[in-house]
Amino acid sequence: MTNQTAMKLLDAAERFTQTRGFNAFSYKDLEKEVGIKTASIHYHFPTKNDLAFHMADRYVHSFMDHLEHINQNHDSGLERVTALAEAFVSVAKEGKFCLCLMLSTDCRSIPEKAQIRVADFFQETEKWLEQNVTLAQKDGDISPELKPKLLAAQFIALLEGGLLIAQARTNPRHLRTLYQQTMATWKT
Amino acid sequence: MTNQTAMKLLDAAERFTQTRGFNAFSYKDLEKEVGIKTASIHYHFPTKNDLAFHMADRYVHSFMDHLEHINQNHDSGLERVTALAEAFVSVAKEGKFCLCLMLSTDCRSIPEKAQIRVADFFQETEKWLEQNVTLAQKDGDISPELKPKLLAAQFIALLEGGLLIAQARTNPRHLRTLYQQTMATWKT
DNA sequence: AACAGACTGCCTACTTATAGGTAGGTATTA
DNA sequence: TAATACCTACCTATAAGTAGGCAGTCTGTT
Repeated sequence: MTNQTAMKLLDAAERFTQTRGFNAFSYKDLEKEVGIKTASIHYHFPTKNDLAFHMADRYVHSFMDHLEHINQNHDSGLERVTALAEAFVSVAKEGKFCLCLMLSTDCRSIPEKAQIRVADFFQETEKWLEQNVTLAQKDGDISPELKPKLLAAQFIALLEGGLLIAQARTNPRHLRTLYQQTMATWKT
Repeated sequence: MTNQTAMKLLDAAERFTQTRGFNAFSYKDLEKEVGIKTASIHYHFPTKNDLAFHMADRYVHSFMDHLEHINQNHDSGLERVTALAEAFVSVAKEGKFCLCLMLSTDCRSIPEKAQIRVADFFQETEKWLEQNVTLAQKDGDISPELKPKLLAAQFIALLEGGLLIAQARTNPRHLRTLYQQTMATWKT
């Protein structure tokens, strides 16, 4: 999956899914967007299930890469967690949802292989958060009394839930306020 | 909207939306479920947009009634908040999502009237939470140092996000663990 | 009390648009 | 010369929605 056209198709599919949902766009929509006929799209992704899997797979991988990238560009745990939260804020500002949020709600209509990737996403992100909360505690940026595992589980739920509510209210700023005020309570 | 058949249709539509999403069921599905022909369904709800609005409207009203019911059956703020959280756990156990969670993600394909109801849902629930957090602080069940408004915004995001993640992991127990551990940190 | 007509709630039959997907052909490139 | 990446043309299923009919019920008038 390094093909030029296939990538454009995944880009478009991803954007449609993040704005409308997986069941709310068709191959015809991709045709208009990418500029190749629906029959040609089937050449790259024989079924929509194939598309769902490759889209989920690519998204989760690139998200994991992004987490790695954050680690390389920030040394402090608190900065890293903030960078993740800001990634969610960016998504909100673009009028999008997290892809895995969308695929979770569509779990009855996507293949199991894709569902597993979505589950991976939450597990890996939570693990990453836990590690960086622990690091921030070593730095003295987060109270040592708070449990890293719980904080991680709370924060990913806060980000996903906050993103959802921000979009429902068409107020992307809500998410930033929410996460910043939340992180402020973590300090010693 | 007190009609017998219309109520059955809304029940079915609600269940489909909470499990699959609004774009993932058709009037044909309702026909199989309720036992009247699709043409007859159009008699009750001329368009699917009408169905979306009445479904959202009824759900939000009955949810508000449920919050009122909780207030009447529990005197303590902490018990009331717990009762709300348990309502979300029930939804998770049934393999469902919150209807407003689903309609938020489908916001591009539902009428504006329905979107407004969804936004109302989050605002009203947050307001109710804030009131009961304040009450719980008066009872000495929640630390007076925590800000009720922030706690309310955090908790509704936690419930929605936690519900989503619990379903993505097909582990409904995750939500209860999460909210219980979170509430445990509120104590004085 | 009896009847006309309107209303309710359902039906069969249909339309138009779109969905996902297939068959088979063609130009370009390796 | 075979694989790649696209095309036209087509298929079948299903989507939302409409037209018009019909049995049963409710209601106002004589």
